Amino acid sequence: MGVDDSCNTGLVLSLGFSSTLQTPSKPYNKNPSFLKLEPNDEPSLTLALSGVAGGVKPASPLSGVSSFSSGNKPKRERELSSDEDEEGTVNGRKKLRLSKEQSSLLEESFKQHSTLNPKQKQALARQLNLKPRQVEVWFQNRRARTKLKQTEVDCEFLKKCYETLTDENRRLQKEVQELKALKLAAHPFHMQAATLTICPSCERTAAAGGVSDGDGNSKNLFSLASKTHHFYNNPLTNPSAAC
DNA sequence: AGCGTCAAGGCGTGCG
DNA sequence: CGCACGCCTTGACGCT
Repeated sequence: MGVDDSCNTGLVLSLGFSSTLQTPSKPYNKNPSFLKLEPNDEPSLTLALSGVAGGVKPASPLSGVSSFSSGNKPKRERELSSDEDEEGTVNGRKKLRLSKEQSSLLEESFKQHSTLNPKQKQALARQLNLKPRQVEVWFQNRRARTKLKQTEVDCEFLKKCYETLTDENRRLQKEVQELKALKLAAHPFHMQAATLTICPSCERTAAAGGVSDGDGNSKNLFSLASKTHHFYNNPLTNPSAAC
């Protein structure tokens, strides 16, 4: 889905990602849709509490499961986000691990809207028994992950475009050579003055240097050249159309 | 030990 | 000016 979508966006190869990768510089309520959730864009519900086999923590699901501070929990489950409070945490930066339930709820919420307004944040924090700041951070990191993923998809897409264009270029070079040979065969004596150029706008072969002054032979040549370039109108082979 | 993941810190920026 | 955000980085942790 991702790649196809990119194709349909009309992303222009030479101009970077502007059409697909909108840089999310606006606040949440301005462009809520820049981050598309890919179907396979799994949140990485890490096995939560590692100390426990299987990572499943019994007891209260959302009530501070992973994080928070009970004395006998593994040290990584201690809370102390940012602030001072907590007892045991020596200044150290904790490592809060969100529980499966917390993660999945956050994920659900993220699917509905990738950004939060203050009220939503508060509500979610209450619901998850987390600090609003933690919810905010989670969303920020989640957006970053999504963007990274999208960047990777776009990168793959551009690689394919590059390969297509490279092939196309090779083909065209070859064709130019053939046309030159053809022209040489038709006008062996004028070859020094004759040069084939390709009009960048119409992509057709034209003569430069005054080879032919309008006689029939040269016209035949040009029509032949034009014929050989019909693929430019073919959406399947036109690189820009493919991209 | 090295690496990947992820929550959180810090900083710059745009906007009302 | 404060707020929310994005981006980059840091540090804790798990895995191999």
